[in-house]
Amino acid sequence: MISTVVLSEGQRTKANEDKKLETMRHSAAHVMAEAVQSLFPDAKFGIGPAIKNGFYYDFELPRSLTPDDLPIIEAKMSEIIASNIPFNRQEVSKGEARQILASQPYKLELLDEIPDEKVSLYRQGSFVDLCRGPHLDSTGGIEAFKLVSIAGAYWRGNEHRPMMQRIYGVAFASKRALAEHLEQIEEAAKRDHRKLGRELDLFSIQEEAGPGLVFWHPKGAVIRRVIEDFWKDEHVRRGYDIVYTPHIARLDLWKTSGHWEFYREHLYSPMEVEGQEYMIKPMNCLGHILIYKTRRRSYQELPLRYAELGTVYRYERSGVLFGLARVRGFTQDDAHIFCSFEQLEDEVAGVLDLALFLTDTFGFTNYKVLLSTRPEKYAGELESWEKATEILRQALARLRIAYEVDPGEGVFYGPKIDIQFEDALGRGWQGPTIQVDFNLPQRFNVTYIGQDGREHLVAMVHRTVLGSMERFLASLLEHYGGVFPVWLAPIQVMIIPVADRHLDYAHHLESELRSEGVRVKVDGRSERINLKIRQAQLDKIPYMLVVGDKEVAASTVSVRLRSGEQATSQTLESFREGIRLAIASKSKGLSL
RNA sequence: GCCAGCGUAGCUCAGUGGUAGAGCAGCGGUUUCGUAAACCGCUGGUCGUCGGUUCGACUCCGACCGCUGGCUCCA
Repeated sequence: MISTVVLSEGQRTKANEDKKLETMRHSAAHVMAEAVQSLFPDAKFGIGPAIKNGFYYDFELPRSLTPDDLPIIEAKMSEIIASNIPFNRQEVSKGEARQILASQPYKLELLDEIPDEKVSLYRQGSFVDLCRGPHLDSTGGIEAFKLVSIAGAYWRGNEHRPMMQRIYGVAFASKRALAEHLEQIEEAAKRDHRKLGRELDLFSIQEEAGPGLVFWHPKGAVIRRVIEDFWKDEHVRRGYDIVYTPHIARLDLWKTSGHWEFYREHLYSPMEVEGQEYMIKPMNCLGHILIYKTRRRSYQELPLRYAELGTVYRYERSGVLFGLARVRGFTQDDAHIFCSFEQLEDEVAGVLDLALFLTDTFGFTNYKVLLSTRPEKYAGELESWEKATEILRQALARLRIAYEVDPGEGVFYGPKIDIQFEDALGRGWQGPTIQVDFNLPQRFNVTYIGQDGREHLVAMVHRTVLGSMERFLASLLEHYGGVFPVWLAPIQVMIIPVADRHLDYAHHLESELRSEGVRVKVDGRSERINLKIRQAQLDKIPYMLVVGDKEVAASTVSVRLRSGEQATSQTLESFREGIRLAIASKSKGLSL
């Protein structure tokens, strides 16, 4: 989409600064390359672009780098920066460039792919690079940088090409900005869902059981149950039917669907049952199709929306597993909508509305909406692809949702809309997804009888509005840093008796609140209240009720909020009503 | 799967070619206490697994398993 954008003065300045920063980061990559070249004269160079917050450069070196190499390279870079060497641009013919870069096979490969006859080289000191530029005037312009990590990276992102060594660095316009960035990273690490999951006793993944398989502990399970209950209610309200389908089914089903053919590498091996091959499901769609197909469907029944919290198992390569965000067994908040082509736009809009409603209710604010279009390998007619993609666009436009187009990233069976959440470190994880499917209705002959009395293929939409329970919990945890709003908190109230003689009263309060559906516990240990309060704080429990002689005498509770806010004295009735409201309204605050 | 790093008590971490330590947690006791850590004591580890080198390995080497950071992948 091309549009003319008029920038304000402020935006222009900002854009200008971003550009400068990017140039500086790119120049830092060249300086790093020079430093590496001085340490490894035989180094072969790949590419070295500026990226978010910094830069990287890919090298082929005679030995593996270790973290100990980074300070050495940094020191060399600092020397180069201190000597303030100019960056010289030089335009040459491709032939000349070939001679100059004769010892650099990767550069020659890049050179071959440049259509122009003239190319530009950049030189600083002893280092020459094929590069479009621009660069700083000289190396002294690099203000603040730090090399942060080493990683393997396939040449040109292709796993069949050699693996190079990539060094990542960060660079900023000032030492202060760099320090702030590094501090931010440290802060983000504290919100890591893997760390919080252990500290708050929400879940575990155990080597004994196998990687990528999640154990939901009682407290994590509470959060999940609350989410699931809310999810079910909201779906029923919006005209979905909740269904359940088996976890294994005959392999033939997945042969018919095409998964066996197209999705093999993610499937677990079939198992044999009485001479028949069965497979554990990687997806829920077939179950829903089978329910749909148990009888003839009339156009009058459509749309049919089958929803299921369906647990699926997919083989993921060991290197890609990541906490709860990328696992081998997970529960999708799945649904499949069977409708006519005419109903498609309304249905997609309905799903978008639901997805954004949930996203908003859970408090997410930073997410990205992506429209993925037709990939190179695709099923179905070109024309239906275009129509469907247009329908997705229309639905997005109708709800005034800003989105980016991700060209060619659609699924082989249809275009899709994805919503991506960011984790604490800014990595994007796909949550909700809405996918139009041209493939399965054909393969399974999923039809309805139209008004014209004829059989028509249904339009099918696969969709999740949270993604999976596992990944969604990960996102929630990082979003809230473990400090869940009251309605989601595993324990909502901790009652803290001052001394043993207040235990009876504490248990009385407990049963009063519990009968109201509040998740409440009494910390009845013979410990000081300082300790109990500290532990309740660390557990991020929203409300602490301290009860001692005064409270027993007056039939009140002393309410302390986890925010550390001053304790207030309230009657039980008033506290109970307050927390009831906070829970029912899914309030993000703690006020009573 | 690939590249690199890491793996010591439930958690956070120290440690050395001569046979393992702290804090927290846990357990026992004392304390009955007013809004973020009372006190005393005790328990706890085949140092990820399996092999090798060595008189001797937690330490050195190799393989495997797992985790972490990336790459690839993610319908």
